[in-house]
Amino acid sequence: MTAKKIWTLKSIAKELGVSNATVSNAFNRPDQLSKKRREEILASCRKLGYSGPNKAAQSLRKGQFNIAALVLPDSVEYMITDPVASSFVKGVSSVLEKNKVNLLLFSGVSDSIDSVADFVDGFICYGSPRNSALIEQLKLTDKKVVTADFDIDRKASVGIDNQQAAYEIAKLAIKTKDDDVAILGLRIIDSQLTSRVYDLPELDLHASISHQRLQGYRRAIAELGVNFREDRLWNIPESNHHYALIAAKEALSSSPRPNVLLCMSDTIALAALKEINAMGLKIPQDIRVVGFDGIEEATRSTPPLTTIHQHSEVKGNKAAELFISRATDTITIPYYIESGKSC
Amino acid sequence: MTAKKIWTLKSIAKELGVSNATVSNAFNRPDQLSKKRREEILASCRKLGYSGPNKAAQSLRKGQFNIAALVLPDSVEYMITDPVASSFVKGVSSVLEKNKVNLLLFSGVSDSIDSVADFVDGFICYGSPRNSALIEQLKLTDKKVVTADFDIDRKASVGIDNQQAAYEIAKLAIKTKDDDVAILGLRIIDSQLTSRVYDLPELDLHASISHQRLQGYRRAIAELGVNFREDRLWNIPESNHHYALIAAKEALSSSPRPNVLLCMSDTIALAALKEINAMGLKIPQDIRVVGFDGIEEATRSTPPLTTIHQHSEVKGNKAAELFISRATDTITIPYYIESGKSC
DNA sequence: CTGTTAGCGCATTCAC
DNA sequence: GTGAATGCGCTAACAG
Repeated sequence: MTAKKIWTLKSIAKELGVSNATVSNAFNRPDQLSKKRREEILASCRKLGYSGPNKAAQSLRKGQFNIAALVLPDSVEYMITDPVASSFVKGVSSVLEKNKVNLLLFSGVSDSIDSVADFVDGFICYGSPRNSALIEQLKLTDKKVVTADFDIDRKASVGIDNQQAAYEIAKLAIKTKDDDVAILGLRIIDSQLTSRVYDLPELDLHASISHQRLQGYRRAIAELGVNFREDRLWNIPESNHHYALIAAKEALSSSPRPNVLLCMSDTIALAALKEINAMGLKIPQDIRVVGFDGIEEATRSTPPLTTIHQHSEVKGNKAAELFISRATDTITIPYYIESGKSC
Repeated sequence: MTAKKIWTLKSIAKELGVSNATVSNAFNRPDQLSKKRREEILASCRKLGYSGPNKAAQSLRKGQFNIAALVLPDSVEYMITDPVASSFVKGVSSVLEKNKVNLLLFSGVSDSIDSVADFVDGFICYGSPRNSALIEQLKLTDKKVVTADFDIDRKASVGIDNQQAAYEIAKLAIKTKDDDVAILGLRIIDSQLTSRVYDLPELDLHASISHQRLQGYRRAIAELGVNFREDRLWNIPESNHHYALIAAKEALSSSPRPNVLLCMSDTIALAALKEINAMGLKIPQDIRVVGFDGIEEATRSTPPLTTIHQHSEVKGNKAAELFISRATDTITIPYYIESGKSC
């Protein structure tokens, strides 16, 4: 058994008795040599087992890598099981795949984008990364940057009108001014704990989608003349069943029991539904619940969830298209209300 | 506003009045120079905005990239929303992140691994890629290869004993020899259609986890003396709700109606549950259903699903550990039966 | 259409 | 500790 020969552009050129420029052109610039010559060379290369110019060297030379880093809000492991994030990734990947750009998953808790900045063409940033230092770095980098569900000055971005959507769904959920409303919020404050929020900090967080949604809820509450008790706002650190269930139990066992639950994600709302069902309460007679996102599981729950459907996959598509086209537009994506049976 | 200076090792060395070897050593080989000198240099670099040697050039030089390609069974967009695959990715990413290795998502329908082979350290392959040409290429590559849920000769791999697991859950689901069993199979044949399977091809597919599970079911069926009708096997091309529902409807409307459904994934089983509930049948009195995988949603269904819990995330951990350690072991991961209420 | 050459940015070796 | 030299594998410009 002989060791497999590892060819390089230079060695294969010598083997074929042509100049290395010719081999390079055969692979990269068809117009630079006759069709016949090119076919011959490519055929010989294939026969010898040379699959083309080394991609790493090519990238170093050209400064183009065909890799997009997808910056997730949190560590990869926390995000990948979130159906909303998954849909977004799906949308991104489908467009990137078509354009032969590879997808690198990048954690939002990384120290610095420097660890990858030298070998990616740019960043697609889904939500505000937990490590806010990354945001500053993204502002400064010369690489392409596209953001989704948040903004960086003068960079391309996609998103929905969170405030308006939250407003609309709240108007649907709240029926009278005597309703007792509780809000199960997502990443309202920078805390890893599930807890009530008594004081909202006046941070940059104002730009976050959670705060926009909160403003939307508040607008509806004010407009309907409901008396919203400020101790009726919960913070849930991650959109997962575990944390959501804790908050839901706390809210549902508070007294008097709220009869309207505004949830900032479907995952949260589904946890609430489960708890409400377990308590033997009737939805929507005893208590009304609305979600946000429009994940698939929400159409299969009992009862099906009334929620904002926000086309996460399309959002991903658009983000990737902006990335590919190097445009710097701000795209607002439409949403619709998924009318379930939960309110 | 002045353009930001882009430093290179060489230019920064000149600026600092030291040799470029010294700068390189300051970043990469602390033992090669005094601590004091090193700190000085690093501090100056930080001040000037040089964040260290260019990663792309470093990689080309060293032949090490700190990127692992995760080869998915199908296109990225099809897989990312599958909760089982997501858990696996989660497990992989958590270990890679700790080792500062980046994760590149690679489609199982790509033409060739050549498009990335030159700039990754190797491949973690989750399930058999739809494009089987990739398997041949993976056999030949000099890069690291770890497989999960299938085998490539003499490469590292992780998985569970699918046959035994399927056998055990089938034994649980089938109560008497007069039971009428239907199997909702996953990727049993190479077809994009949801349909009955009348003839099983004798392909390499024998090595696939689906065929191992099928053998496990068959062993239980034979042992219990059940008369299994060969037209009671369905193929579902992807583990998603849509396809699964089609198969479930077909199976449940066949006559006589089966009273035991062996499902090769939880997603399939959940679709079946939904249909059964919609038909007004009682589980497990009228019909018993078992799944496979142990996804979280299966614990929240009505009724909770009886299934094989297979620690997908741990599987991902192990795969990544094999990758990092360059070991070539075959690891078999334990599973357990999640006793729900569906059988 | 072909061959030569100078880098892309770096790591490593070797003599000093 | 230094500085020069070589090469990782390739592309693009240029002269022929």
